Amino acid sequence: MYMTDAVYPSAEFSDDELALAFKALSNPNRLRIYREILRHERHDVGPEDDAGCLVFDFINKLDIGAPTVSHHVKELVRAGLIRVERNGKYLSCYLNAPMRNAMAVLLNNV
Amino acid sequence: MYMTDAVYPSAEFSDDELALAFKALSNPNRLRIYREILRHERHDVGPEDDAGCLVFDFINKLDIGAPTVSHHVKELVRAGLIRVERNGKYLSCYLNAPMRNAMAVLLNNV
DNA sequence: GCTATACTTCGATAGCTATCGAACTTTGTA
DNA sequence: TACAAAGTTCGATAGCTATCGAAGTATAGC
Repeated sequence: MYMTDAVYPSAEFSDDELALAFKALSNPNRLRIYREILRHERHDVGPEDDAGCLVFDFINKLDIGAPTVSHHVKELVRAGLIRVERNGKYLSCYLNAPMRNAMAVLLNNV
Repeated sequence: MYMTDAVYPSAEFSDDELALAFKALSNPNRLRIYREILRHERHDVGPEDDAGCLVFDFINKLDIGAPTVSHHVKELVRAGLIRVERNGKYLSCYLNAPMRNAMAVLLNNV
């Protein structure tokens, strides 16, 4: 479908890569982190005043320790679901759209 | 705390239930089985002549043994992703739409 | 009833993973 | 410089899981 190609840039991922992405969402705490990043992306804040979605907040709001949060964030990065950027003292998380699109396409159709 | 409670839309399934569904797709062979069931559903065959998507085919086409396929199908059922129905000698797999929708909504937005 | 087919169950195992506390590094600030 | 805050790395562990072969069950057809 031509519309699908327009909306979803043709990012091809293998079964193994997609399975890795789904695996990254298979832990409830990691899923919460990812949803929060998604939610943050939607309420698109201007790039100037947007500090991104902070690892700091995950550490303080989830009922797990900092080492575990650090591990989860790295897993999300490794799976290609998000990317991470240092802003001074804090670490910001940003959505990696192609992988999100690939998963959505898989579930929605195509 | 916003990250641990169900403040999100699509409250149809909990974080734990959704994480379980994603976990079910975290194995490449299980992902292949699910994609095949999705694909079968799309080419909507008439309910009369449709035998469904057969476990038999998974056993023959994937490079894993019958016990492992059986295990994978059960995991997909347990995760609420598919349901299963016996048709004489064969076992047919059918998509469970609500869970597919919940995952799609999570990824697409809303 | 007998046989073949289509799974399923069992028991085992190698490998992975979520989590922790302790110790470390990096950055901002006084 | 010194201190605190933010995050990482390390080492350990309990628990899970993908896979197998062997044996068991259910169904169809003869």
